Amino acid sequence: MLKKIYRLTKHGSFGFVYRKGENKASAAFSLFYVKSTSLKVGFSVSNKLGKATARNKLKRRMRAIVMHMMPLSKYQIVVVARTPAAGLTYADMQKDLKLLFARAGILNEKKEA
RNA sequence: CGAGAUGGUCGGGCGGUUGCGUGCUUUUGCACGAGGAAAGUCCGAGUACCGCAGAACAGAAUGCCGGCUAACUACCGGUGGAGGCGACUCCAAGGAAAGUGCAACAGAAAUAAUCCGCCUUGAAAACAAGGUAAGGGUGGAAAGGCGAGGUAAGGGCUCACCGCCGAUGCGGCAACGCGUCGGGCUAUGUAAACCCCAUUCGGUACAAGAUUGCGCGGGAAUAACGGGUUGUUCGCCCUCCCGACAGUGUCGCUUGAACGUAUCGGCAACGCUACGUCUUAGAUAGAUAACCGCCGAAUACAGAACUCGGCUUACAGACCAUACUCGGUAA
RNA sequence: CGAGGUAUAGCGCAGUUUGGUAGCGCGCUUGGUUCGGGACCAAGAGGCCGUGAGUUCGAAUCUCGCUACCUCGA
Repeated sequence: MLKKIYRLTKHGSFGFVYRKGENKASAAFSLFYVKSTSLKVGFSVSNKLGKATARNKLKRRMRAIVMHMMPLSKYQIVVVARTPAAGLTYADMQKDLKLLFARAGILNEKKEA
């Protein structure tokens, strides 16, 4: 689980990333990211994906996956779950998200480090 | 043995590695960390702020009786009605002689009556006048029901039983029940149609609201002194007061009409007393995850957001209780 | 967290106030008209009125509970 300091918390920050950030997407997730002085990750799961229990589970898994990829470049990142994400297994989600982060170039520092 | 009825409980447990939130230590570490519905937001309160001399109208809600409760439309017990062979279950259950509205189609007629029929009279028949609601037919509903007497034919016209209305006796706190006497009986249904009667209700909801600092807006003071900014001047900031609440931080935020056990009172809901429990979730883009082992049927519905009391809805599977009910078989 | 609205034929909507027959436009099918098509004319099909109960003789309509979608306030 990500510590609090690595999380994106303010509503305005989400808006900032949506407006200014670049955008990559797969079938299950969308990724918004913008370069920053510190690493902040936020997660967004819409009401349409299910009831509270399902949404919470999805968020927990997303956080766990990002935590395991942890040494990342300094970006402000928002991960948005799309409708097909509700049906994925943990392993599928992990594969999908890794690919997405690699395409965005955020994983690079891990290879150097 | 099978089929039921009612009430209730659980709804995972143990362990390992890597992680998250809160509290305590402030390095390590230790403790605790979603539900029976946390849900829907349908009722009732606490609490906060606003409003308010007092009262009434309007509007809304409730509606057999008694109890219980902080309060309630909840809950408990009873009465009456409906359903079931039964255990038992269900019921928004006041008033239709205060008034208004509505009752399609069918039917002669729908709150008002003679279409057919029956009977009498005129003149046997056709036909006409009159009597008649027992029979036919329509309808959810047709002027109390049913049987007997009576009658020209009929009709509470008269009588028995049942129902209704009024009076009254007994039992019950009461709803109501069981009787007695009288009236022959005049007015169908609908109030989850308007309405009448009785009772209750000020509004907004913790994103309420409180508050320190920062920030914001306005003003004061100084053109005096000091400090900062630039080499200097001007300007700006540092000072003080007031305001507004949109941002941020803190509080509100978890010990409460609390829960558990036992005695006593009560048919029960519930209450009294005693003992015990409490860091035992208090987050704020919002904490329970990932991987695995064992037990194993562990698979459902589902995630706290100020807090309680209820209601409603969703739900795999497992289990318990009863001098419970019905049927079958055996003794 | 709180407040409201909508659901009727393939599509868009009436009807709900005041309960008894479910209708309009477009589309669809068949026939006519035309040399043929369109337009036009005539006829027809297509609805358990979102869902489950209740009140009533009778419910799309009244009452209550669910479901889905939409809007608004903070």
